[in-house]
Amino acid sequence: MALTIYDISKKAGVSIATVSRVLNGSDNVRPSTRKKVMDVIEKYDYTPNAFARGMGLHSIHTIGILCADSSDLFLAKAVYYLEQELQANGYESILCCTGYNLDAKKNYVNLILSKKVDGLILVGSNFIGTTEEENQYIKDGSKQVPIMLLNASFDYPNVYSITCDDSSTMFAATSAMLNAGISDILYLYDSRSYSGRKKLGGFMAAMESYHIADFEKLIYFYEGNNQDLSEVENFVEKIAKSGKTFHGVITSDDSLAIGCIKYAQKHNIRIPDELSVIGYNDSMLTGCCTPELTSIDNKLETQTHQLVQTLLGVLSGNEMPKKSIFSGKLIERGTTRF
Amino acid sequence: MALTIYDISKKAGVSIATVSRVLNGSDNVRPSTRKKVMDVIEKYDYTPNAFARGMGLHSIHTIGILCADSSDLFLAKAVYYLEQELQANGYESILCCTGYNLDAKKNYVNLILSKKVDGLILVGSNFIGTTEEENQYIKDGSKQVPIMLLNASFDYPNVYSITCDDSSTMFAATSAMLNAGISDILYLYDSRSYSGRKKLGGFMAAMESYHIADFEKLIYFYEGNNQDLSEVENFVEKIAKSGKTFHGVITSDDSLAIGCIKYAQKHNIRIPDELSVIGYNDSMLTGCCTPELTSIDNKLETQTHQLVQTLLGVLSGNEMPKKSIFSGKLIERGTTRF
DNA sequence: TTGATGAATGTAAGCGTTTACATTACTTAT
DNA sequence: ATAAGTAATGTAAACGCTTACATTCATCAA
Repeated sequence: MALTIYDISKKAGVSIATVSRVLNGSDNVRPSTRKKVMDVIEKYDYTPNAFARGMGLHSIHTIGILCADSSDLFLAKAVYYLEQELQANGYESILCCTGYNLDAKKNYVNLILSKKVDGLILVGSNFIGTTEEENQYIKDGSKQVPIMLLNASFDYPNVYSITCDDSSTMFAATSAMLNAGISDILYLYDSRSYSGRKKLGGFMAAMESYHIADFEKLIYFYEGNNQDLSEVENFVEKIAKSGKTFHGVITSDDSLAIGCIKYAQKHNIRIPDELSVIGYNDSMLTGCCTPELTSIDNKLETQTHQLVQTLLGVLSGNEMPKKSIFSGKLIERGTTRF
Repeated sequence: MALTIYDISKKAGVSIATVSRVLNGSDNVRPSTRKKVMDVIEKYDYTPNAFARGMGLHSIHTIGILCADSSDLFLAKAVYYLEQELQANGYESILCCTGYNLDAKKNYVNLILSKKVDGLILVGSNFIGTTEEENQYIKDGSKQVPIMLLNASFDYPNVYSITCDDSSTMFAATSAMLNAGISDILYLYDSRSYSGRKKLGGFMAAMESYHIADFEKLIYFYEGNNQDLSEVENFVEKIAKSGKTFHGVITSDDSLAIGCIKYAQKHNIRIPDELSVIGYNDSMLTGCCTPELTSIDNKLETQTHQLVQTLLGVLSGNEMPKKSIFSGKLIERGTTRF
């Protein structure tokens, strides 16, 4: 059996209250006593039981992170930044990978709340604002703890949203391509998420403002695995074979853009002379191909930083902005020439 | 204040023991009673407090996962598989990203053990078997719970290792390249981990068995960020500029291989005619470049599956293999022609 | 009808902390 | 030297569960 606070108190010749005070850094304890206790703690390598601690404290400086798929390049990075930032601020985090199934997600919310976390961060929550079910568990959850949305937005008490202005960034990127004289643009997206909708909206708005006819016919939803680049390539191949022609491609994620580049290279379509490509997320994939991929940096690190700061503010009882919106930026590389 | 088991028992007109039994699926409760209680639980959306639960139970079906950097392509995938597999078996997991700092890691081990996890999984633990400090915290930890090592190996009671035979796989891959008549091979590695040493060992053994002279001069340790492909490219460029020539490259990770390919493309070195490249991990990066990257599949999914099964076996009190070793496989693609 | 038996349910102790409140030990001013 | 005031420490209740053990209830054989 592991040591308890009683064992320590006995060995140190003080009461458990004193040990607890030492443990929690209370200032009302004489330096000599503190040392005496610390020595025993270190000697026996004692660690307080977290459950008992949680019972007493009602909170234990822990934030729950819910993430659909931590193996996705973008989400993995988001999770990593979040964990680092939370740790740096003295918070622990517990991560659950929910997958994309809605029921599973709901269960996870309950599960993680039963751990009495101080807050909940949702990363890559696809259906926010789309389905009533998803909205519902956010509403329910927010009654217990503040909920932080990364890359998503939802208007509700105790729910805070951190986003990039995907819409205008995508508008700008599309406009840049249009300005370069390319108007037959294939738009490929892989997610109907909040940010996915924003991106698509920005694209459409740009196309409309340039009075491009029938551009909707070149908008495609890719439902496959975006980590399987051959599958993406085949998807593009099929589009091309169906008779659609395009001299530009804009995608909601770098992986899709890479798939297009693979398609182009296979058919000796020169990039960017014959085909311009813009990805999204500015991931490490941008550096994988030749020429390197033009992409959109949505300031993930800045976003995660702001998210944690906002959360900490809320937990300290401060009034914090309900929405923080950052500006994305087109990073021009070799797959475009604007 | 959230509802407690008392509230539920009162509303259902039973004792807390009965509510607890319903909650824990005990069979000694009349179906009608069970339903009565369940109805109340659902009506009020009651979730038992996990801390209190943990106190009573002394274990709560949770496994701790320690991972250096969850944004690394390989580690992220490992973590994802592990979480999925654990979930499928009714275990929850808590993940901590430790970074590569040794002190931090040690703290995390304590922290996670204080949560009274049933087991500990170490992913990407670089220094196992190298530094006495790292060994020590594994030894200490293993006294409390079984420790599972993914892609690493350490001989100690209550420590279980799941690995791929990186050494012989690398031996085979190197031999394949040598057989193809390429003997000036650049070996690039980015980690001094257990598996990193194995890989290097396999490479060296193959070079020696083919009596290649001075091959050590083409072995390089890359200390930079392996997610920054330009940095890798520059690293290779420097090697080339220093006068070293090579017609083959073998790396410990796909990202390094991609960096080499970028270097080659920049200098119009034809792949695979003038330069053959083999990566490691068979990640999604293999599909990013043209031609696609030949790589080594180290059966990550199989490994994680075996790891979880072994862990569950141990927790059930069964005798389980202390080491499980799988065979890697060279996946030939366009960057080699053997 | 009664007693024995076993199933269903209840009671209360215990898990390892935190912390309000009570007590004791020290200072300092007189 | 003593009283008042403050700092340090101790005592014990509370946190919300699980579960051993006690009790009650239902069933069935005699």
